[in-house]
Amino acid sequence: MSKNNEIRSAGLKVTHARKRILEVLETSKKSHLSADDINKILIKNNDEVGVATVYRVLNQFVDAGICIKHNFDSGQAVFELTPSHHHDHMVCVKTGKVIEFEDELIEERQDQLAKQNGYRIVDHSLVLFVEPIDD
Amino acid sequence: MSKNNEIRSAGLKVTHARKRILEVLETSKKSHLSADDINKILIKNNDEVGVATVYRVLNQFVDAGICIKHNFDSGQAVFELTPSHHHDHMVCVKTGKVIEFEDELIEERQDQLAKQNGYRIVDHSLVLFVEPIDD
DNA sequence: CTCAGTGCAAACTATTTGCAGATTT
DNA sequence: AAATCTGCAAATAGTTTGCACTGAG
Repeated sequence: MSKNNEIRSAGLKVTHARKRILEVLETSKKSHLSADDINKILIKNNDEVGVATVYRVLNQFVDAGICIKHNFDSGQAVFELTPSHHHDHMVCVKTGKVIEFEDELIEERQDQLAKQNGYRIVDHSLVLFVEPIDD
Repeated sequence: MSKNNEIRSAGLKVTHARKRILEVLETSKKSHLSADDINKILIKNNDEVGVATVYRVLNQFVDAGICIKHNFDSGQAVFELTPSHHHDHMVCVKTGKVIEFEDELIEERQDQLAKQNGYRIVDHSLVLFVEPIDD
């Protein structure tokens, strides 16, 4: 099964903890989960693996490129499976909802701006904090 | 002097700690300082006020709109005096240098994208992680 | 004089790490 | 069996808070 291969090809052993964490990332309705979210889901599933392991595995997944880590606000980091194409985020300050979007125009402009300053973009983070128009 | 007024008009008493912290923010060559950076500078100036106070005052300054807080990476938050006009940041991953920039085109595009999703932008954060072109 | 502000130490939150025992290959 | 992995608890890092004392208005 491809889940196991994804883990194996990262040079990691295919363990219970890793399979379950990857499973949660793949099947959760929310695409952006904190280590604690994941831990709670595992507990609910009677598959608890301990917070330390959740953090360790998530970091290994990040290193392996299986998922990426965001720091939207000051609180806890959230993780999502590495998306097939790059996108940015809009976070609703009322509901906490996360909306993904991509915009070629903004991407290009960023490259230009970096180049104008003598730099190349390694990574970037764009988060719009928004609220519903009706209030 | 205007520094005292800035503090006073935020409804805060003009204390030694607040004057010194504001002074550091105004005079430091680096425009983005962490609570710890500020604490260290105060110690060097023989004006130590204690970390707790630094954090408390910085948060009060943020609430008062005197400064703003950024979470560039996972580590510590950094503070800068509220800029007269909005700008974004480019952080060099090699040197840690922070470059400010603004781009009307990107700003407009963000508004459009939020509106398309039924939202209004409350705030946003755009950080480009960059490296020098020569390597 | 009164109430806000301060400093210290203890508390907290998010995350990491050491280690002995359990698992994967 | 060898090497990696896990779970626990203890350690860290950054930041916040309770409290008795100090200082600004």
